[in-house]
Amino acid sequence: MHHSLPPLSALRAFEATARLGSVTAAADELSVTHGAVSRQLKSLDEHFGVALFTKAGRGLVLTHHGERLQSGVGDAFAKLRYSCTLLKHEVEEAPFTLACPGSLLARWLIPRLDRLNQALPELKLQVVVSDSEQPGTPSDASATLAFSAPPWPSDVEVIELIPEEICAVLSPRLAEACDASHPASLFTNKLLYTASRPQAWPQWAAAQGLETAALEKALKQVQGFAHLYYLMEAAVAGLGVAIAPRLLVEDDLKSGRLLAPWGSIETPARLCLWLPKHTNARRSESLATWLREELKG
Amino acid sequence: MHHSLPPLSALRAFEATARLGSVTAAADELSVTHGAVSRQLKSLDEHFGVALFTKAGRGLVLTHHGERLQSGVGDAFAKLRYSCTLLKHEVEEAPFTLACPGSLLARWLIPRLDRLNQALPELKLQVVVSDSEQPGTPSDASATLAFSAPPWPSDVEVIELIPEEICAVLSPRLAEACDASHPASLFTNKLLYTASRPQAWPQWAAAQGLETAALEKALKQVQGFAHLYYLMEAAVAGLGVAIAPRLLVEDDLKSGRLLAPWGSIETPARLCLWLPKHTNARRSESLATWLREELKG
DNA sequence: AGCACCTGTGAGTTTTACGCAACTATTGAA
DNA sequence: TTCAATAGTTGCGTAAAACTCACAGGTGCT
Repeated sequence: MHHSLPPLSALRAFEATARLGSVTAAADELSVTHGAVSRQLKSLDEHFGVALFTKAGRGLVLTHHGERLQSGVGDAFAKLRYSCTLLKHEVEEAPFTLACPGSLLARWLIPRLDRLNQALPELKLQVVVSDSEQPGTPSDASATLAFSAPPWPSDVEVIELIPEEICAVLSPRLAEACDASHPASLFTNKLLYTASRPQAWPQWAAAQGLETAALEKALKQVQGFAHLYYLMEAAVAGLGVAIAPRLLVEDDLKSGRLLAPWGSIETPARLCLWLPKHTNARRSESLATWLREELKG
Repeated sequence: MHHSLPPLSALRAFEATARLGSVTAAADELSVTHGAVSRQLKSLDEHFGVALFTKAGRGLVLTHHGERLQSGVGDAFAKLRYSCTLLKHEVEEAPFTLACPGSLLARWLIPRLDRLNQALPELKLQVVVSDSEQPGTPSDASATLAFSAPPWPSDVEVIELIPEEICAVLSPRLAEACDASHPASLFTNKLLYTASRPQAWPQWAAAQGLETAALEKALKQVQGFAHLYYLMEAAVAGLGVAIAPRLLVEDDLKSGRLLAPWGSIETPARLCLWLPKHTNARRSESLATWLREELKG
């Protein structure tokens, strides 16, 4: 089999010209000048060694050979167009499912979901709760939004959005009894934590320059929660002091339901968008762009 | 319908890679480097926004989307290849019929037909006699070889090969009675002519600087023939003096069967290859090249 | 570990296609 | 007949696409 196909761009020009019956019309469809199409047709004539079109008055008509060629090439291009548009639709019409831990979902994403859908309607976004806080497990989601610290596994692509900031938060009533200039004063309260973030309190204490001993003593009076979401609800309810990602308590701080008297500190973790291999890169990219923009404001 | 096809060269690279299961093999088939194919595949990934291939060990395998695309695109390219090779075969396998007046055919072309067929076997040459000496009538032949003088009609392409030379020829026996230095001496013989070339004798006489009166007198003793071929046979047989294209009597002059004591003169006519519109340009070109080469020697 | 084999990528180069504009040819109307 | 309008062709300079080369990185076999 000698697969010596003619130049494909010439074939495309031929197909369009034959179908539309005019060089100018074909050029219009292909978004080029009629001169460009004319050249392609000439090159095809030379390839086959025969004229495919012949002049008929002001326009062109197919020769015998041209008709024979068009009968097959027209079908082939129709199939090509069909297959490509089909795949494109499959890719673009499929809903984009974004997985997300419950806390992040409830406290940050859901309040912004309406605007996100309006900004990127072509995503047909669907959100699902990812049960584990760590997005390592490959799910059937198109992407996973979560906080996590490097290093990341190599079999997924990770788009970093912003550094994680954490802060110690508590209800205004509890805050009255504390001294904002002395971080250690919060140790008079019960320390709230979640199993998924055992390193949160030591991290915070170290960043504040507190002695390990003071922390260890305080850790005797703690309350654990299964999920970050419950932890924050508990903090709002005044059960104690919690360490929370600043992003998730931003709204509560603004409304005054929570206070963060000792500021916030950056951690090695990042808010990331995890992409399984072979996911739709363009849609993920547009989502990431929107998220970055949203996080900036 | 938005016909936004991806770049066709990228589709071709995809099709070949999917069919052969390897970038390197596809590159080999397409006569490019594997790097070139790799780029094309990447551009296609970006066009659709999804990966079409995924790495599997040392090679690649199609993703789900890739398979869907290949099922249609493979067929489309197969059809494209089929249609193009079909047309090419139609064009190249069809016998090339060369029309030619009987005299030229018998006295010049047929003796060279073997070598011509050996030199250009792909022409699958067939020769036919064109009944009229003038090739003006459009026949179903691929080309017509004949002597003719400009101007030529505009609806056919005419390739000029060599100027026509004519000479007065007669048998050696008749020549004895003539004086080579006095052209008028031939008028003692019977003048042979054909209806298709009524201007031959006046032309010759004028070129030799003979008086019109002498010619007119001689023209009273003439013998006509329907075809140039018979005319020349008659000259060989010693029936009289004939005007013949030098090309057609070359062999007879060499063998001594005919003499041309008064040399030859050029006429406005040319030996031409007439091509109807839309004939196979490449094959006609190769035939013309061979003819020119042959006429030179 | 070493080697053979396969694919991906950055840099520079060649090839191709294109736009522009001028030219030819045909048609239909003034 | 002349004139304007429509269509296709072509020379020339430029812009973009595709390619080669060389190297990097990964995989599987011995």
